Amino acid sequence: MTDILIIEDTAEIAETLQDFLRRDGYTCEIAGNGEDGLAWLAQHKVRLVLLDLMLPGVDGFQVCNRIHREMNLPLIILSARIDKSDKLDALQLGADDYIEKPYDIDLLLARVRALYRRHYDETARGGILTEGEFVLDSAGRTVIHRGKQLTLTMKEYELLAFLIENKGKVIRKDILLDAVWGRDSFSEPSTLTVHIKWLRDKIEKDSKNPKHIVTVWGVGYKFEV
Amino acid sequence: MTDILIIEDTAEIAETLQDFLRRDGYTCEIAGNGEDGLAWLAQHKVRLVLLDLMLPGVDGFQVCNRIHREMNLPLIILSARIDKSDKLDALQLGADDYIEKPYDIDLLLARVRALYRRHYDETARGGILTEGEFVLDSAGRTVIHRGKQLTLTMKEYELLAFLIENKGKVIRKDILLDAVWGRDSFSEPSTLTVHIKWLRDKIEKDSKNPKHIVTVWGVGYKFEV
DNA sequence: GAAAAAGGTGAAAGTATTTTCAGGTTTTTC
DNA sequence: GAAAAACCTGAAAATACTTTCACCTTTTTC
Repeated sequence: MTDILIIEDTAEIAETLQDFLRRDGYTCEIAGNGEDGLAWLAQHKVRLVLLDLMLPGVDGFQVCNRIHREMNLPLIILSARIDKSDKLDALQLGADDYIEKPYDIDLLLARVRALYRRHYDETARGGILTEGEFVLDSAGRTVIHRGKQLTLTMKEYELLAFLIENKGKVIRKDILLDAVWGRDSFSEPSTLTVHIKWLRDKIEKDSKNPKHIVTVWGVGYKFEV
Repeated sequence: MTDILIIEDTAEIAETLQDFLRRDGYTCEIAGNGEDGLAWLAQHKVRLVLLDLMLPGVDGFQVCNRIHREMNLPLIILSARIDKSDKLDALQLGADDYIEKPYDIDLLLARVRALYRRHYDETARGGILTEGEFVLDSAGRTVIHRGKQLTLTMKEYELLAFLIENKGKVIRKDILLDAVWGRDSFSEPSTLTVHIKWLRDKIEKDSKNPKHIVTVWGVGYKFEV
């Protein structure tokens, strides 16, 4: 059983990725092209795939589609292509997430953790994410906190969900903006600050002394149970 | 392999349920109490559980919790209890949905289909639901239709998702109101009509002649691919 | 085929959400 | 411990979403 298979032709990039993923606690294998990747998948159990779309040989989209149809694995696409329709194609062919190159390694790690958790964490299923005193229900954009139901707005919900999916890890502010507002939004950093405030007002007992959404000076925020 | 296990002490109710579920194409077993239910689950493969909270013997919440923790099965709670905190408890203990008695059988069938599909349909995973030319991404409340990305509002998204999860079946208007707006909202029927219109304006090529969201006179609407 | 019922449309009013900004506070740096 | 940087707060403006309503069109009923 390998946690993550990286399908990427540039050895240097693949090895850097492998290095960071291992430091984050995942076991990791590399396949240098689509054929090797599919071959490895046919013979070994793997839990999540990182796939570079621009591969020599077999078309990346085809690999994506086969991984989805034949193994139904959580799959993140990495790609330098700027064409926006590629993202849509990738999602349609079975990818769960799409990260544009050049990507920030912290962003990638945060996304991997979020996707991994959504699939394998026993506390997360059917759109319901449980963490400590929190139960997030994505269907109704509600949070149950200590038996009390709160209604969050869309942005608040996504912010909280992303922080919880990366609980215990500090998430940089630009990565949060990226994850919740999208890479090409031009939101002010203050927008994030304000939403963090709304969230704290809703979920912290004493929002002046937050226990869950903790500020990490100069970096970003961290969720603690 | 049984599709659905009904854990319900009133034989009459259980049999009626079984009857309707079978007509809807699911194989179905009945357990008359929590112990029997857990025993059956320990020995047979089951894909979804319908559980009455008010059982003789073992507490319904405990059964709920064990089914979640030990088998991690999709689980719908049926209950006559009106206490709102019960719903929250049930979700926290691992239920995926909660239906209040007295329930409408069509509502129940629609919810079962939606939950079943979310878990087992190969075209639905990781918050991404694929159906024909449609790719719904619940994370961003977006729909990709013929390669074009549309942004839906929350109500539009939920309406479309529920219709697609029940594709091919006519869904009554009151059940749609129930599913999207909640049982105890007092929305006018016209609210639904208007949202159907917004949706059609977004996803239909010719919204005067809808091909996907079809009106079924006197009943409700049906999604067709 | 007229009347009744059901559904569709467009606009307006009411809410809610999101963003921005100015000024305040806390933390870090030197 | 003063200055700078980072962060927080509250209010206002802008935007988006939801609901309702009056009137119109289509379908069904008799």
